[in-house]
Order: sequence, then structure tokens, then C-alpha cells
Amino acid sequence: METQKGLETFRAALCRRHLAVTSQRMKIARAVLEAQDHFTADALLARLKADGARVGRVTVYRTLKVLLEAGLVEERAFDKGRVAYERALGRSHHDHMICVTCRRVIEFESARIEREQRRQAQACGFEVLTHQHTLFGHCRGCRAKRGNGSKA
Amino acid sequence: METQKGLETFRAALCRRHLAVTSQRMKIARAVLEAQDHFTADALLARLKADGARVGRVTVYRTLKVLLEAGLVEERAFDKGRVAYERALGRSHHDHMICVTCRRVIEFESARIEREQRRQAQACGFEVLTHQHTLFGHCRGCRAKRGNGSKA
DNA sequence: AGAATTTATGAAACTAACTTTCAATCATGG
DNA sequence: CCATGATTGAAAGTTAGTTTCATAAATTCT
Repeated sequence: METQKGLETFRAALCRRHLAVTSQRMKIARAVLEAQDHFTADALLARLKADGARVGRVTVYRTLKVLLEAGLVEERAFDKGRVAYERALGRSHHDHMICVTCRRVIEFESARIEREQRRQAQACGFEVLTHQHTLFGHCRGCRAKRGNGSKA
Repeated sequence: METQKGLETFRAALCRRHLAVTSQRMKIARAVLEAQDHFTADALLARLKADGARVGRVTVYRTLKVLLEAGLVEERAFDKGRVAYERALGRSHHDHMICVTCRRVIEFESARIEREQRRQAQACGFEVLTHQHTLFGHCRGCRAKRGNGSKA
């Protein structure tokens, strides 16, 4: 499974930063690498606790930072005031559409957009590390339910 | 000036919502419509207070919400945990590159990206209301200063 | 005009999402 | 088995934003 590769990368990241491989850190990393969708730090903590792990909020945040810098998770700003995390390993880069009604998240990918984005950055002498591209609107389902007929 | 047109739109928005045109609301709207760059709600409040206006935080937030729904300002999620606002009137839509070192904000515009984005949304039956496209990285200046030579 | 009713305002209290602090715990080497 | 240093997490602090509610201002009624 991909998780194993991720855990190795995580170990290496800890090593590079002279941090010990502890059971808490490994548990958090494993939970993150196995996550199937977006999650908040607090949701992650809750899940770990529900699974009987003895970890604190602080350690979760600290470990997420390491995972982030190792490129194993990415941060998203879907809702204001809170950060959503998303596993980055084993998934191609993608962007998001958020339904403002039902909060559903639809992923999309466009090589054309990525290419044009790279061109734009290059023109400004800007080196892109990460990016976020999010569309907010109404998903098909919510449009069907109402507000669809007249205004498009 | 564009500000006048914005104030008219704001008045109309207040009217539509059966809200009175008060001096506080007008002062806030004027400050927003005259803002040249991105600002946070608290920074706006501080500026108004510095200018001698007697307004409270609550009224600022409430008024920003009206301005937002009237399309006169847009929200941005540049830094996590805080919302930046940006005047929307009299400016064409644009996206941003944020230098993670110096926090400089560079604006860019790409019809090609907008078009492709619309295509992607359409393919999913998604109706786009707003979007945000932000690149995080190193600006030309910060690249020149260091970390440029070897790694690209 | 003055009373009654409605609406707006903002200080203070609250909340949510983190972050910082620090005493206790744990691991490792000697 | 003790000393040293890293790790942990509870509790306190911080920040951005929201809710509550008493007061103030405006509007309507008579």
C-alpha cells in the first residue's frame, strides 16, 4: 500500500529534523496517510482518540506541520477560519469546487489550467511552490432542487 | 469617481434588505470603496477609528457582509485564520500570487484560465458564483536575494 | 410635540481554531 | 540506575469573528 511509502518519507522527514520516531507521531502520520478525504485538525484528533490513541492536540498540530513540509499533506482553505488537510501522497494534484449550499467538494484536474498558471508565474519571475484554485457555487444536485429554472 | 457609483449600489443593497442608510454604514462603505489594496476587517476598523469615526467592530462586520452580497467587495483567504477583503468595484477580476517570504501580493489575470475553469465547471453541472486562485511561492525579488542559484 | 414602537449600534461576553507554556514523562547514553 | 535531553499534553493564551443585550437613535402614531 501507499501508506508504507508515506511512512518511510515521514520517518526520513523526522530524521532530517532530528526528531524522534515516537508512537504518537507514527499514529498521527498513519491516520493522515490513510485518510480518504478532507479533514480538519480537530476531526483528526477526535478520530485518533476514538480509536483509543493517547495523543494531544498539540502533537497533532506539530505532526501535521512536519507532514506538510514533507509534502505528504496539503492545506486547503475551504471554510474561513479553519484549515482543511488532505493527503497528498498517491494522488495527482487537483483543485476543488465547493457547493455553498450542501458543502459538497468536487475535485477537478486541468492540465491546461496548470500549464497556463505556470506561464503566468514565469512571466512575473515567480516561483510557484503550491497553489490553490477553488470554485464556489452550486452543485448539480442543489441546482436541480431549486434556483435553477430562471437564472443560470 | 467610482466611489459614488459604489455608494449608490450600496444604498440600493441596504434598501433591498430594508436596512436604513446610517452614517456608520456609509462611512464603512466609503472606506471600503476607497481602499486601494487588501485589508482585514480589523485593519478597516482601526483605520476608521483613526479617522475619528465612531464605529464598532460589529457594525464593520455586518456592513462588510452587505457589501459582500452586493458584490462590492470580495473575500480572500491569503493567510490562514483570517479573511482579507478587497474592493471589487471598478476592478476586473484577477487572481493572486503570494510571496511566502515577503508576503507581497502580485495580481494576475488570465482569460485562458477563466475560460477553462468555466468549461470544467460546466462539465460537472456546477454553477460558479465566485472563485479563488492563488499561487504561493517566491517572488522575483526574494528569489534574487537567495535560494535561487541551485534549486529552481 | 410627546409617547410608543422599531431599528441600529457597540461593549462585553462568547466561540472556534489554533499556539504557547511548562511541568511531567519518556527514552537514551553513561 | 542515574543524568540528560527530547517529547508530550493539559491548561492557559491568542486571534478573528459572532452573539447578546442594554442603550441610543430614528420613525410612526396620536
